[in-house]
Amino acid sequence: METTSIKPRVQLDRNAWVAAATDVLAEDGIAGLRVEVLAKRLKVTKGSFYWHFQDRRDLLMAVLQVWKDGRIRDIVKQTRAQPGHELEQIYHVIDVYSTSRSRRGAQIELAVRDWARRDADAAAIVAEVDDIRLRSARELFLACGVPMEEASSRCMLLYAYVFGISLMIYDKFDSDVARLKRDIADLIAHSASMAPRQARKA
Amino acid sequence: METTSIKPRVQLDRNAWVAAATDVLAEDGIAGLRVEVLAKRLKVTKGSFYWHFQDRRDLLMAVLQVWKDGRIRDIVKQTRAQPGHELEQIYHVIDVYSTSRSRRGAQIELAVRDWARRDADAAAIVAEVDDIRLRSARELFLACGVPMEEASSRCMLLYAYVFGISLMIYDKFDSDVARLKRDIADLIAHSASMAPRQARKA
DNA sequence: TTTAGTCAATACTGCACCGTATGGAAACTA
DNA sequence: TAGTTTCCATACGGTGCAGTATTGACTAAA
Repeated sequence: METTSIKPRVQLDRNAWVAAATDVLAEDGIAGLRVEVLAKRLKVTKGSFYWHFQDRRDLLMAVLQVWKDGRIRDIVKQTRAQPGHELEQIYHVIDVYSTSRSRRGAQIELAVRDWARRDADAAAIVAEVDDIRLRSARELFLACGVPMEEASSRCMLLYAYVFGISLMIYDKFDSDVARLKRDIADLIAHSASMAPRQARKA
Repeated sequence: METTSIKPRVQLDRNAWVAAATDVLAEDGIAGLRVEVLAKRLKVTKGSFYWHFQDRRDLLMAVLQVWKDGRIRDIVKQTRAQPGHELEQIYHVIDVYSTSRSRRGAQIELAVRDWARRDADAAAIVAEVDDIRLRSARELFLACGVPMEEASSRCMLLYAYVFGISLMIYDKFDSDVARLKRDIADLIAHSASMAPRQARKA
């Protein structure tokens, strides 16, 4: 087995570019996502890029699409609960999306949302994802016996919180962040309208 | 009084540049804040800019400083309550910062926070502002009779919510956004530990 | 072995932007 | 009114990046 210096001839495809682009998006935001930068990272020149993509926007739309598909898959995975365990699942969702768990995921989320503030296509994708997310989470609350309007409020609060918390810098504020987050999860998830058998998570 | 075409010779100063820069920041984010773009907007050339500022970073730091001062002034204004009216004030804070009220303010807030994700100086400013904000809001909860730890949780939830909600696109989710936001404010502000005389806002 | 198809390198044009150098006009000052 | 200061215009060199055109290398099929 020859070790080094033999060119493996690893052909790049669209997916490889999109994956690398998502990395750059997470780190530097949409403004830092330039094709020459990307090419350098993949150790090719942009001659390759323009073989796979029409132009920069073509890549960006592909990134959006892949992000959207991934998010939707993740939503159905995270909000599918065993009957009777919906409240646990709500706590799980809060925990999973609550930043530190998946720093990279949160970074991408923020980058896409910042992008969506100035780009109609990105905004449309975010709107889709938000709608699916909110409805899925609401189903969990409804399954817990929470009435419709309260379920809407709580799941909106849930997602606004998880996104918002990843925007804040609160190191100096409270020493026991773990307790803080636990208590906040209770505020979001724990409803007075809830069926009594479904008390707080252990 | 001669009307047009007499050059008023309006001298620009640092403040004028910083103000215009803040506008651009709100609209296009930190990446769009270029000195030549700014100069065009002010109808001068960058020869002027480099008279008032060392370089681009000099401007950016000035923008940060002005933003920070403004935020701190706003915080003391919004969280100073008449004794006995602290709960009202909490609702007021939620309402004021809850996006649609001040679109421009929210845009700047998001732009600065996105900036802070990749710039240590911006992050330090945001950390300062967050700390002051959280402590001020906590004082309000404490004055309502909410115990310390719960007050911490609730004010953290409050700010995470107001920032997070401005990142979401939820048009399709609920038709009655006003009710939704009212209910969410209740979830954040309305505490079981609260003194009974301070019930929900009318 | 030729041929066609696939992917990347090279070499451009053109634009936007940063920062500098220098000159010039208006507004103070002596 | 001459000199000085303040503020801006012009012109320039340099970089980073989008996109195109062309060529080249490798691979697989005919």
